[in-house]
Amino acid sequence: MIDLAVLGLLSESDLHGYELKKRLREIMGPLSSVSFGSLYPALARLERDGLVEAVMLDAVDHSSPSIPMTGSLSGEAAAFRAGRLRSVRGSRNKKVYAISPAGRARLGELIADPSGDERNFNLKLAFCRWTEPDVRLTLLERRRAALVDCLSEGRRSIVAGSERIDRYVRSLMEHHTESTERDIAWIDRLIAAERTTAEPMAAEHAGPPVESQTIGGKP
Amino acid sequence: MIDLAVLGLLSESDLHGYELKKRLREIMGPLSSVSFGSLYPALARLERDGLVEAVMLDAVDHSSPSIPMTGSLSGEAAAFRAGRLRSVRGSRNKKVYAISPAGRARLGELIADPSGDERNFNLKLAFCRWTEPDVRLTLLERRRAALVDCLSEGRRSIVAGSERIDRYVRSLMEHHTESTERDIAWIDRLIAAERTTAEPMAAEHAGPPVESQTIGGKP
DNA sequence: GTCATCATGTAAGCCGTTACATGATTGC
DNA sequence: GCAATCATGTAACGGCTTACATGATGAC
Repeated sequence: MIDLAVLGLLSESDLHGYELKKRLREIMGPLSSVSFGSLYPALARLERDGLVEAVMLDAVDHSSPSIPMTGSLSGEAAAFRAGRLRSVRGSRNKKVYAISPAGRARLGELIADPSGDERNFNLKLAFCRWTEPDVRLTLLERRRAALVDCLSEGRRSIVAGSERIDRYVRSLMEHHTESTERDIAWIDRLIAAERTTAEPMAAEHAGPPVESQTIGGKP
Repeated sequence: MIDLAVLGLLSESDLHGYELKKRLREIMGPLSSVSFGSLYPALARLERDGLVEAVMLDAVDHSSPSIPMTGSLSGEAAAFRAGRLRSVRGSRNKKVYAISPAGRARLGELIADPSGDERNFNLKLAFCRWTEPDVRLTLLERRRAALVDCLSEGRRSIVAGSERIDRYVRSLMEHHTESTERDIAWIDRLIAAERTTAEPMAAEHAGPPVESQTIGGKP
């Protein structure tokens, strides 16, 4: 999960740990954000595995400002090498990470991997622009199916426990049901957008669209 | 968290582990439910701490069908002792748990405790009928405040990252914002219901209602 | 000069999951 | 008799949080 988040953010720009954490809060919300205690070890592990590369920025000899280097660094690190950015705020002792080709491949795997959906869907969606269109569609449809399941199970629970449940539980369940319906509608909009964006030629080997399966208004 | 769920469910009726797990799925949804691997140890711990009491039902000598016993057991166990329920489905080797007075007190503490809101709000709400009305109101208002925070932080993120974020992240953030607005409206309905239910006399020492703080339609 | 923020890490421990092990009961 | 479900547990392991430890920089 943390790998997904880190690789996804580094796909867009090179970042150091502290900034990474701020971005993490932005996209994951204050709740369910990660702490430094897990972020830094994760970065170390990703570096060890060759999925990210780190450049230490400290009191640098910024001689030769235009080295091509390995070519995999861009964004902040490149800007730094180019001579800009040094005064932005204490550019000492910051370890700027960049995603490697292997890291990009891993990100693709993580987004395509169906296990750990549910928990990580939001993150996968946030970074799905780095995957192929068909992976995106699959992700969205898998999510839709899960939500439909969740919805019907929720309704079943309300019926099954109708005598037992008090007004608080009832309100909770009803609210949850409505939220899930809205989530499904949202996913449907994303799916529709995805289909119109994709080249129409690819439509034939994508199979017929899922049965429209009305999710219904308030019962 | 698991303590909260277990004590809450046992407040309503005596249950054995397996049934407890099913109820857990009902109220917490299929996602974020607990597994046997954590449920059974938790039950053992709660029993050790005197928060629940267990009655083993196995191939029983059900002599003397009307013992008063300790008096703390009710529901399924009582029904069993009364001679009903034995044929409902293999009543052998089931360990039926009942909440103790200490357990009820602990449940009250867990619901009132502000830490671990966010993660456990739904569970707290589900079982808040076992607490005092003022605890319920405090819980709801704490939640409302958290959601308002979340909302404003979300909006700030959208503005702050407006250039950086792609359409997937944008859609995610907008959907999240809308969901949060709906959550707040829902909480407001619960708060309103709570206030009208509470005896009007108590209104004076509850302080003035929170500033109405419009959460706004689509910006 | 001191405080808030930026910045990076380590260590202990909680909480929960997965996988394993076992056995009774019911329906076919 | 065999599979599915009911029912209870244990053991290993993983991921993330909390708390701790450290130090630079910038604002006032």
